[in-house]
Amino acid sequence: MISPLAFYKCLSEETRLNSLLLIYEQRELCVCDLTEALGLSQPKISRHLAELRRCRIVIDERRGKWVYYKLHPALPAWASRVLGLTAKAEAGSLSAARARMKGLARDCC
Amino acid sequence: MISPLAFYKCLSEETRLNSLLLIYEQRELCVCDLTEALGLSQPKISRHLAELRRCRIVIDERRGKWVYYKLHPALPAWASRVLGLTAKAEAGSLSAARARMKGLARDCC
DNA sequence: CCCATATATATGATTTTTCACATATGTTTT
DNA sequence: AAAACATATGTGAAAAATCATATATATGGG
Repeated sequence: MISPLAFYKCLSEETRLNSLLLIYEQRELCVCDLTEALGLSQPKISRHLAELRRCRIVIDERRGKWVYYKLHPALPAWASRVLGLTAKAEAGSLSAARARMKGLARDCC
Repeated sequence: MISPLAFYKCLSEETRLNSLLLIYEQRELCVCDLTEALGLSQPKISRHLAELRRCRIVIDERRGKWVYYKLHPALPAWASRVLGLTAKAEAGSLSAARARMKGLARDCC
């Protein structure tokens, strides 16, 4: 079970925070979705997702070529609520990222 | 107005997180309350409170010898709710600190 | 079916940046 | 002068960025 301190350490980095909020909003996303949406390099996204995995905030699941990330099923309720509040507070700032995702081709990348 | 990222950076350090949760619970505390409660040096507490001040999460108010800290009156609602959720999740871990404060002499330090 | 190649993702290794700490010293109030 | 608090400085360690490379899966040609 993740501690508040460890949870906030994960949220205290821009790439991780934005990735996590997008995953929260969209239920699940693959790495290439996030690189497109945030305009960042693949290794950078991948590294930060690994950190979120290590802290058991997200889980990954390979389906074909792609690896999908979603919130960890055992994420404590308080943590989910924090994400919900934050997503609402950030709704505006993430709209550009969401828009870039809408434009993705059918087959992801 | 503080951004979620800046807010979580402040919460991502143990001394700041614990200080802030105690201030949230007790409405207001002076520096010596916190050094007693958390068992940390005065400069260490003071430095982290300065950071919380800089981010407009708390305000300070001098009353005689003591400087009291409380939540910033303009702290966004989402941030207050995050603190509330966290205080509840951490209720157990902070009981020792609370106990040390109960034992304080009348005149604070 | 097998091999070569392309795509998606992960990770090693290195450099750079950030951040917290301790000690010492400065400031304000009584 | 003493008490309560703030800050400056140097230092060390953790964390992030980056490039290169490794792995896993899919697919097309023979």
